[in-house]
Amino acid sequence: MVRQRIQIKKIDNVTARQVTFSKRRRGLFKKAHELSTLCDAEIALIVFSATGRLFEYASSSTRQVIERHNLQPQNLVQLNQPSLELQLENSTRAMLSKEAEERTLELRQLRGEELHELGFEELKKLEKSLEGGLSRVLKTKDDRVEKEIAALRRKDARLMEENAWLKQQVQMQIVNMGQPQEQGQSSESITNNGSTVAPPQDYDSSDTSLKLGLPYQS
Amino acid sequence: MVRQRIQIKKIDNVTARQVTFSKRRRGLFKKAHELSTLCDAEIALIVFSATGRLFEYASSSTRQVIERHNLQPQNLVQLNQPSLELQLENSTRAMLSKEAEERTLELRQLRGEELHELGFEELKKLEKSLEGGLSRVLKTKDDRVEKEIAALRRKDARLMEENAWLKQQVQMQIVNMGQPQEQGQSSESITNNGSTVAPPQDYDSSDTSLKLGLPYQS
DNA sequence: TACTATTTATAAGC
DNA sequence: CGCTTATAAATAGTA
Repeated sequence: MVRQRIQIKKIDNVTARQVTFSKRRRGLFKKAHELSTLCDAEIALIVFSATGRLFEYASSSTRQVIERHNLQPQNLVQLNQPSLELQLENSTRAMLSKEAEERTLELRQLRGEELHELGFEELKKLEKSLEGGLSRVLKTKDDRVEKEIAALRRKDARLMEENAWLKQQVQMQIVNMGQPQEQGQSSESITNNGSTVAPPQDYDSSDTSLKLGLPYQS
Repeated sequence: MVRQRIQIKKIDNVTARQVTFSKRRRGLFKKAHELSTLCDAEIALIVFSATGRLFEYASSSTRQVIERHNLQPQNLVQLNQPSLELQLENSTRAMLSKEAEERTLELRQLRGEELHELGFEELKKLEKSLEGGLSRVLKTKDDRVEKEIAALRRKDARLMEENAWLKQQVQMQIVNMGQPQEQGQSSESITNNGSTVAPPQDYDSSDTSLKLGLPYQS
């Protein structure tokens, strides 16, 4: 539903954006398919997510539709004499280089390095972006720390319990030693003695080792 | 649909088919545009009607999206293995595209968007980088503000000075008016009168107008 | 084209 | 991811 009308502008919240992307992408593909079926149209739909993942739909095949698209007069690549592929390669490479350059500049600006040509409004935007990124990074870091601490606390509690139990066992052992062992009972089986304490759980069945920043933890 | 549900199969009636094609095509393009805007996706949509007419939508440009589509590993045109140059081009392109991808990820992480696979140490590094960038951006912004304020103050001071001088002139004029002008002295030359105050400088020889973020100030 | 009666799509919440 | 629900948007049939 739409519990509420939304504005058609970039969704800020990352999670919400991904969810919306999935839903609307499916809806869009469905509509494309319906149009091609109902009206006998040939359709290709190419979608790159913000993360760079490719999704595509084609009534026949994407390649085929692209070929047909290339045949259109206005798209007729006026490439003839010089190796057609080479020209394509060149333009592709140029595009990639340009993209890479733009991203490099963006990165440098986010690092505060290439600010001289920015206007005040752009600086404010940069600042906001950095603050947003920083707060999300901090939150992620904090979440991770809290999770690890909680895990350590749990392990700690279990160890203390085990410890207490072991102490008790040792106590009992000492008491037993006071009188001679009558049946050559092995020390291993002593934990099955008349103790009223339950045996310890398997402490290491869940992995509670410190995961913080150890690059290749299991 | 609507007055009645319809089946998703080719519409027999030609007129109805054309009408539906128009309506649904518009709807589809709108949805494609919304998806690209909302979710920051790059989209190309190519539609050939049953009559062979081409309709297309692209968030950037169809050509660009097709190029990007061609870059996808699975679509890497395995055009003839010959041509040594082409192979070189391919590897170059692969490198460039890998670089671009890495930078994209870096950018997204700086925006706090793709943090899940980062370790604690990497998060700390990111945080530091963001703090550094933020502080530099803030400093740049502050510097600019201070500079502008200083410029305004200077201009302000000069204006006050001019103001005072003008007031003085007016005073003198009033005084002069008290007695008849003896030599038909023009009002223009009055500033060369016996005043002890220096004439004002040309205030606008240096541009001290507010530059802060006003996109198109004169 | 314009108008609705309906069907679909989907935002928000779990 | 998938389900639910209430509401916005798309649209089939009609004029």
